[in-house]
Amino acid sequence: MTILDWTERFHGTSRLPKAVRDRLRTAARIVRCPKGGQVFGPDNVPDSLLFLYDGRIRVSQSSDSGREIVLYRVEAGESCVLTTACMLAEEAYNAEGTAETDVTAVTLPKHAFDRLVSEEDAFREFVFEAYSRRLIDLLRVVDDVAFGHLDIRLAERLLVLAGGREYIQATHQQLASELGTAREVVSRILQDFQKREMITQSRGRIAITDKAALKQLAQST
Amino acid sequence: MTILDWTERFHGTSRLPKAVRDRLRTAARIVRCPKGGQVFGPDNVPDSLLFLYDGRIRVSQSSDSGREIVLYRVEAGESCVLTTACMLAEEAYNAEGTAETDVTAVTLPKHAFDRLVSEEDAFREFVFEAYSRRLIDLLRVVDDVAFGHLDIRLAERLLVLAGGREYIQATHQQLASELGTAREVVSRILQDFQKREMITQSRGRIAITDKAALKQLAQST
DNA sequence: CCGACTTCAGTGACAAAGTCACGAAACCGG
DNA sequence: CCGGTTTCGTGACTTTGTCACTGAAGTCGG
Repeated sequence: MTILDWTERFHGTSRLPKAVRDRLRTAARIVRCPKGGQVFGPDNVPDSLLFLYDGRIRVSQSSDSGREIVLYRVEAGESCVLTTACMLAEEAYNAEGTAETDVTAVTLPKHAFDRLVSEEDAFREFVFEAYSRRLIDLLRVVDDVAFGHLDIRLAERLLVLAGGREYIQATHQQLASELGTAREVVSRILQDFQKREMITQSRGRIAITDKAALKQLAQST
Repeated sequence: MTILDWTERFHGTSRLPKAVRDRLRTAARIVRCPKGGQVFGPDNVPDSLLFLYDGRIRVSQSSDSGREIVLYRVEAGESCVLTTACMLAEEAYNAEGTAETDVTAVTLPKHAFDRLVSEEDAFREFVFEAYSRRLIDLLRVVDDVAFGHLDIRLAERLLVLAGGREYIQATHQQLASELGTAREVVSRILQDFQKREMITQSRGRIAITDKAALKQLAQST
């Protein structure tokens, strides 16, 4: 599969027109990152824009005390604007991107990015929409952390992580890192869920036995 | 003072070049908002970009349960990109902007904004930098709320709000809204500060008596 | 100045969440 | 099967959030 094919398919998913595709084809470079690898982070500051072609990146922020919280996820066809932000701001930040699957991305040098933004309306729309979505995502995180109740947030997250399936492969620590809380707290709440027969637990795995009840809990404002 | 003067001075503060200034002069419109008014909010969704010429806007988010948290402040010469984000995303959001002083702003219709972004490098830089700064601001808020300790955050905020002065004109409720917590919690912590002789309190007013101690507390990671 | 009214702050009891220290159980490689 | 590692459970304690109520400090009309 050539770079051309990649950018073709990438543009297919993000619905960018041919003109943009042509520009990207000449300027873009392909980078890969194995599952579990750090795509970007405090040590690993990127100098290019990042467009995700395949895979999923988890963007999280960690505290000095070792706790962690997931900010959002970047899916295939999306751009990771946080890298841009940090690039431009040149400020210290402690957010990092982790490859949740094997990841293939298209990187675009700043000058090429500038040209595309100025010359291609569709690309510009795409970029601004990406920024907007992330801002909204972060607003949601702030709202959850500042005002949300943990049992509800955990129920929500279990349902999201399960997707269609009826189980989740994750440790209590991983769930705590999703929500920005401590493992013990997750353990307590999960035990409560178990007592109420909404889930059953085994090591590193949670089975949802009463999805309806979980949903009801998750939606109880 | 004419629109031209306003845009002149606005561009002066934000260091935009003449070409941008000319464009703005033709497309921009001046809006005002009295102190305490809502510049934007769930009910009051703007359809234009907002550039703050004079005054200060407090952007905060409120919960269903009546609590509130300040996300950041927009100072003169800055742009409020959150309005843009919400405009583009067309999603429900519960952030609102309140005029902390009498406010004068320049609004720019979307089409004019698009042209400027595509044709003027300096303006594009300005806009992207604004987005980046807000993203970073929100990262900081998330970090504080998720991992920070309230006494430290309150000490920080007291120092910031005091600026150079040795007192702060604010109720406990207002301070609680700054930090996204409850009034009672602020009252408790302030009483502690008072016992430790870092502040003295009177109704709606807090005097800092030991700035050094407050600073030390604020910096104790 | 007085009394009614509003706003602001203090308090105690309790619930929810975070921290710490420790131990038990499940898994893994040899 | 054994020793080491990871994951989970638990109790004690601290911090933070919630609720209901009290009193104190300002405001305003008369």
